[in-house]
Amino acid sequence: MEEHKQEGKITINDVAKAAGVSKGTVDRVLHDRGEVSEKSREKVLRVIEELGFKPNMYASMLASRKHHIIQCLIPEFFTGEFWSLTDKGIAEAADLVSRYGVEVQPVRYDQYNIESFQKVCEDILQNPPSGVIIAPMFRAETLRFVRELSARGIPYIYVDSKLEDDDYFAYFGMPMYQSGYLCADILTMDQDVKKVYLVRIARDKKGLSDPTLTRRTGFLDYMSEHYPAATVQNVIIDPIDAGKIDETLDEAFADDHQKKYIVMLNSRVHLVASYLKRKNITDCRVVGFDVLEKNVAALRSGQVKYLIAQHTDKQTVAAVNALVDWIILGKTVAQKDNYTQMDILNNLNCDYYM
Amino acid sequence: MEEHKQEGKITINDVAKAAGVSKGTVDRVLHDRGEVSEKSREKVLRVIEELGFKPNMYASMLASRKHHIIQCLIPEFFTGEFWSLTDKGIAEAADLVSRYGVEVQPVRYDQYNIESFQKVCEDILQNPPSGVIIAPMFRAETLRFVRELSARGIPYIYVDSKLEDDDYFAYFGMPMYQSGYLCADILTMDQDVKKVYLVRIARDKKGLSDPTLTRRTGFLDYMSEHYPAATVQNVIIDPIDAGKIDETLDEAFADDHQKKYIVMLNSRVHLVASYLKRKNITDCRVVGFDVLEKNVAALRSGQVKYLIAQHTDKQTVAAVNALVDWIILGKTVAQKDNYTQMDILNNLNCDYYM
DNA sequence: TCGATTTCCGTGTACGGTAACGGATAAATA
DNA sequence: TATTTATCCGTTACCGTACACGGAAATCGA
Repeated sequence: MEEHKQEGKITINDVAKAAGVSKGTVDRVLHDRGEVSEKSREKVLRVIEELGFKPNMYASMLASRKHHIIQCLIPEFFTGEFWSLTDKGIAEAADLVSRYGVEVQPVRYDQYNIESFQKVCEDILQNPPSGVIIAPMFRAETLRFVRELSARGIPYIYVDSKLEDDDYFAYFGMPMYQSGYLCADILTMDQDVKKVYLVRIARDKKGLSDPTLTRRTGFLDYMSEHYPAATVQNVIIDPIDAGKIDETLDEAFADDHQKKYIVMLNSRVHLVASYLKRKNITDCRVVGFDVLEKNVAALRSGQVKYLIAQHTDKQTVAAVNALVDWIILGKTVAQKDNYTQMDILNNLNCDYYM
Repeated sequence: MEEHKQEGKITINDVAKAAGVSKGTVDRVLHDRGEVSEKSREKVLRVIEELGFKPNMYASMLASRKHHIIQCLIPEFFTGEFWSLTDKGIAEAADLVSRYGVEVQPVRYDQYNIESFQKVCEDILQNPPSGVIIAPMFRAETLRFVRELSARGIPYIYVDSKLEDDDYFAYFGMPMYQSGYLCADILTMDQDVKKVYLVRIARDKKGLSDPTLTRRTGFLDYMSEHYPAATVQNVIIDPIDAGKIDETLDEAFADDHQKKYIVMLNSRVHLVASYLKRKNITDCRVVGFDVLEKNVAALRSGQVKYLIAQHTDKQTVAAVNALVDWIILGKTVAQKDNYTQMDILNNLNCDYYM
């Protein structure tokens, strides 16, 4: 492996000499630490400009020996569930930026328990990190939390979905409306569709931020634009009870002997898939979201035809990088809202997705 | 922005103390510089493992004061063509790793002129970089070149496609066979397909590496497995002459009044698209590859239904990162062959692809 | 006017590595 | 046994920046 010597690099000493001051003074100017006469200051700044001095980041990081912590606020989860991919992203990001002396910590809370969320928020504010990444679940609480962060000048990034505040440093996530629209396109696929089943889960939503609502709008818009005659039948299932799912779906499909078009707009399409498997139903086209292990398994074994997915791991990595760029290099993110790509997966390309 | 002091970080001195040697010895072990007894070596390695020592790359870069150059060998191109995305990746990677004092340089050659390729290879060997990334076009020449690189211990990574040598450091690219297979699936999409048109371009292939051959195999395998009765009609067009394209395609489609299934297995599907637009033909389903500007335009305006794409920019970034990890941190790549995902694009999700 | 501040600035050391240098010890040779 | 040679390893001088410390000069107050 060949190496090239760093050619004539300007150091802080060169600047000091050229400006007729000591490196201490140059450093004070560089960091606006005061205690420098206006005259020296100007002289130093001029010399820096003339020589094109750029501080050596390695030396700087080494000498300052600070390290930064970025905390990622995501719900607890079991292996293979939706958030595991995000979690994988956190780990990956942690590994990547550890070289910069930046630590990335996951902070988990129970998404069904608002107190647990409040608790972790408090903890974070107790000993504030350099930046926060947050997947919002509880709207009001999250807004209160980020207001605190703003007040303390701590940048935060939304991932997965974002809330209606304006102080966030950036957002990385899927365009929800369009994902619903696309989903309808994939589901119907130019075919002669008379009826689609929109399977939803019963969920007591009190103050929960539910981005899939936007997605549903996109889906329904597509349907009414392209298939105005088709009916969209809502089917509400209870995710807890498999027996009840069978009952509900049996009833919904009772009179329908045609090819069935079934869609779920959240990550739980595997529930439908396992129903279909149990009942050995094959004449249907099922589309869902997100690459949970169970969903991918259903893709492979054929119950689910397509999954629309996003690389939540990559999103997280991007979010962390954006924060690091800002915190260490003072570089702002190119664009605040980053709508990441929607991936269309079937059994042929899902193996290459990871 | 808060800062945290680096808590108990393991340094080379800690390792030295724990292993009962001097940091000089630890450094020799770290860099395989020899002059260390097997006993000390093992001891040091064990301690490193136990303590989880990770060299501070800032200190390392500062002390070693060298800078590295990575050169990327890709064909010349016009804006919007296939290689522009790769080129974008090079720029992005260059920006990312500049923090490490690593420079990334594109090196371009004329893909229709073997001498120009030989010329840049010579130039590179004249003043060898720390690593090379190469998109192989001329098989024999490339093999000769990489053999030279191997001999000099310079790691090289293939992107886009790879050749049948074994010394490459890594490969980042699409699984070509599977991409053809997937393409057929997307093209036929469960429908009653009797005939597909496989449009190809006339190309004098002498020693050219043509990865789309593998893709074609995948495509044809899918067809014979799923649509054994369907015919695949090859249509050879001349990319230079639009008038001739019209003629050829007119003739090919002359007797066919059904919905037409058309596919191109390289990035030139926009040629077919513009023919269809000129002739105002709409009853067809066209699938192609790669996100050239023209292809995406055809996707938006409807002549092309699906594009199968890969993030060649991301591939390049990954390749550069892999080299940097190796060159600077001595970290080998997790897996040698990295088959990146195949993206399915239509007019609804293509906007979010960049 | 003279000590007390305040303002400004140079010096020195630490940061965690790298690598040249030369010394000590053991092995090989005469 | 004396001497060369090879092997192994500790010492030390950096790398470029950050920042504490203390001193000199300038300003101030009475």
